[in-house]
Amino acid sequence: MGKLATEMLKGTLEGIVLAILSTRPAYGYEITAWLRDRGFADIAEGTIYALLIRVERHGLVDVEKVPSEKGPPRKVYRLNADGREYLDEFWRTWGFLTDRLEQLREGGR
Amino acid sequence: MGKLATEMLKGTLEGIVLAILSTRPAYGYEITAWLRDRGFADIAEGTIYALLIRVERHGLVDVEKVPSEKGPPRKVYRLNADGREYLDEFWRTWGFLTDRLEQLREGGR
DNA sequence: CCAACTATTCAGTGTTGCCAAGTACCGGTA
DNA sequence: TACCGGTACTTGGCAACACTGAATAGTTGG
Repeated sequence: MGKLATEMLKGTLEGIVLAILSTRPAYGYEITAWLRDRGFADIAEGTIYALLIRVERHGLVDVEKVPSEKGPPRKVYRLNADGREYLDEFWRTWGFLTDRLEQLREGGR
Repeated sequence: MGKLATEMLKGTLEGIVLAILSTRPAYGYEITAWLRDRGFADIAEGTIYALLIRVERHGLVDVEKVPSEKGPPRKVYRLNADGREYLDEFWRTWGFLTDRLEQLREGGR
């Protein structure tokens, strides 16, 4: 989607990934593929891995190394209590932002 | 709103300001005040000015220096044709993002 | 004259996502 | 066996953006 989307993703991509993890545990390669399927065609692989390491460092997820049948071991991430709290906060902030922008968008016509 | 909002604003703040400018010309100080009124309480002054200089450099706005009755001259920004096009693109990207997040939000309950 | 408000600029910082390359493990095929 | 493609993760360097804090400057009122 281009450079515009890149900047817009900053801050939201983290929420997106945490939201995915809130429905089920997952690992990096899986998440990347999932996102590509849903239209986030050009999200760089490295981005997701870096993001996962970051949220782990922030203590929002727990990690478990699981052997794979078809490659190196997977790092499976699971949202923990702190992560859920953070995700709630994310949705609140997101809601605030969408409200403002919705008003602006309507005002603009 | 804290650090979360700061990151989420990246990329969208530009759209917000351009959306404001699409309804009428305005200058930095005015825009900052307007945003503060609408709940963007802690947007730094310097941020808006830097953003305005950026969009000017990108050729999305035209500028006119207008004397003020109560202070130094104002730099009044006006959205031009390229700016409108860019704003359209912004709304498309924003729409895409809100759609995905809405789905995720619903899926998360 | 100085304090307060109006109005803009600028240098330095941290966070984020992107890019590109590299490592490593596995199965199938020539 | 040797190689290739798919799986899976890591890393270093880069650019863009918003924030911080301080500086500059014009105007009005006490």
